[in-house]
Amino acid sequence: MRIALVPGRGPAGLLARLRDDGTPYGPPDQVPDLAEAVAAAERAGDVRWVWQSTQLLYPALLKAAVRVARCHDTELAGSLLATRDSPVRPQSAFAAVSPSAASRPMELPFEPGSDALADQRREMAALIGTHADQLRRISADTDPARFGLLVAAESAGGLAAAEMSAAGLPWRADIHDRLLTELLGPRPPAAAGSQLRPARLAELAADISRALGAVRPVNPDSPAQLLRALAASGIRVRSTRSAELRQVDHPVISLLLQYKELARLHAANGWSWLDSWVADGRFRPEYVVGGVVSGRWASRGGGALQIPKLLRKAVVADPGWVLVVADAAQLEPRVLAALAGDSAFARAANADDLYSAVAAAIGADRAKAKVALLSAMYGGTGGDRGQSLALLRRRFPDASAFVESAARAGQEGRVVRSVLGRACPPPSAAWRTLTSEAADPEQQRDPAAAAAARSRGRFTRNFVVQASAADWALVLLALLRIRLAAITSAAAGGAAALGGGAAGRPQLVFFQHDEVIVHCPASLAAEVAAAIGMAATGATQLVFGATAVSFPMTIAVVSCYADAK
DNA sequence: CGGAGACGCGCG
DNA sequence: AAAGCGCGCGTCTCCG
Repeated sequence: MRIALVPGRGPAGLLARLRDDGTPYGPPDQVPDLAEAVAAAERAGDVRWVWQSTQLLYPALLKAAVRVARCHDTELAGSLLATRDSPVRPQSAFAAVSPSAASRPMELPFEPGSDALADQRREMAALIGTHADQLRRISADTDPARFGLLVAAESAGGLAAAEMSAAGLPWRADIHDRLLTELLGPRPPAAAGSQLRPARLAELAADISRALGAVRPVNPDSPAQLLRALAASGIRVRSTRSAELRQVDHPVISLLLQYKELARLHAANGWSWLDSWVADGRFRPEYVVGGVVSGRWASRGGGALQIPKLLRKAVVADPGWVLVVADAAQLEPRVLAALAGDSAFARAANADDLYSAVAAAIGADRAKAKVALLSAMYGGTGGDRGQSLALLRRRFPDASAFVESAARAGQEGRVVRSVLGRACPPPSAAWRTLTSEAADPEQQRDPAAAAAARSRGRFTRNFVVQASAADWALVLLALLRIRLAAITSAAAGGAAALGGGAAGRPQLVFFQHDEVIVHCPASLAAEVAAAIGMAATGATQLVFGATAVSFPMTIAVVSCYADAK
């Protein structure tokens, strides 16, 4: 059963029950308390809520302790459809499919004097129209079942993201502060201004200036200044990147590398980060579902997906609780094996360590095999990896052909799609102009055009793998959410006994591309770990069908995130 | 003064 | 050890 939902003023709102094709059974019902009505419908049975934006609507429901099982988010679905249907080559014989009027975002014209209820009714009509149109466009896909799964999983991801933001990642500010103090020195007084360097950084900066024999203090935070000072000491580097500095033999280098590492910690995850992002023992980032073109999530504020490994020491479960940390081992090469249906590669992928198996197959050491494999997926060239790449091509012809074909499509300006049908963006007008000139024999050697074509080839080559891995991880997350909710109800008696509504409930608290963290009472850890395993199996089945490739999860039950690995 | 872009580096 | 792909974000620097 689908129910369309439009919020009103205050707690009220409109609900409209929909048929399977998205048409309403009748005029919408006005309900005085939306959260209550949603909770009642969830209790009564299987509902898929149809609404414009989980990100806007769901946090208020969560605040009222109302969770929903499923939804169709028309913004997320619309964005998937818009990319799929974007015209690729207007000059081609194929007519570009343009999104129909009904699928445009709902922006209602301002009408002076219109009352709130009339606005809501218009909004409901637009929502119902958009949704029905999206259902039609999904069913018109070349693979409606898979694309429909993607839309459902994306919507489920929206729910999971809101729930994770609400729950928050357990974060011990005291541990974080102690780490900072150990590494940087005491926190500089706020009154002195935020420009003041912590003691350890100030020492290092002074040591650096001295080691460079500089007359005036060198600011290591300024690449231009540092580059000049290095040149004055006879150190010739093109940039001040750590990687490049490491090649240089000079006493200043180790000081600079230490400075950079600590300065980065201070700037990105120092005391001001702690003040801004951690409250009540929780780090609550905002996830942006589908924020990356490949379908990976992005985050807004707090750099949630770039937390340095060092700070995992501050992520500690509540007393009596544990963190179940799970990550998909070597996900992307396994995804490639499944995508390409490469039986030799699938055999390698069934080993515990895929890279060792690949190394054995091509007669190289593990490190070389890993580099060659990453190069094949990322489009790396040059260096001494040509030989290993050639061996890969011979041993795993189907997997090689798969990524090569994706790269060719990209270079030719075509669009590629993930296993569930997420489309990559079409080339920009500027790219088409540039590369079509290159097709002209006169201009064929235009290096900029050739570089642009190769660059897009690398992008699409990687897209098919990264986006399909994101599909798999998203489906896993969607399945895990549902399974965790079942554990919740089973444990509800115990939770009620403790007198807390959510007291004993396992909570998804982190998701980072191929890794999830569940925070749960220690007694439920085994059940949660089993749920993760089943979600992974289910995701493999739904996304890849009957594949020979296995997708093992590494699962650790720990009280501190730093102990998982 | 704020915006834009380069740089650099954290994560997968 | 780094590179080939994808991001967010802080600092510096230039520009209007």
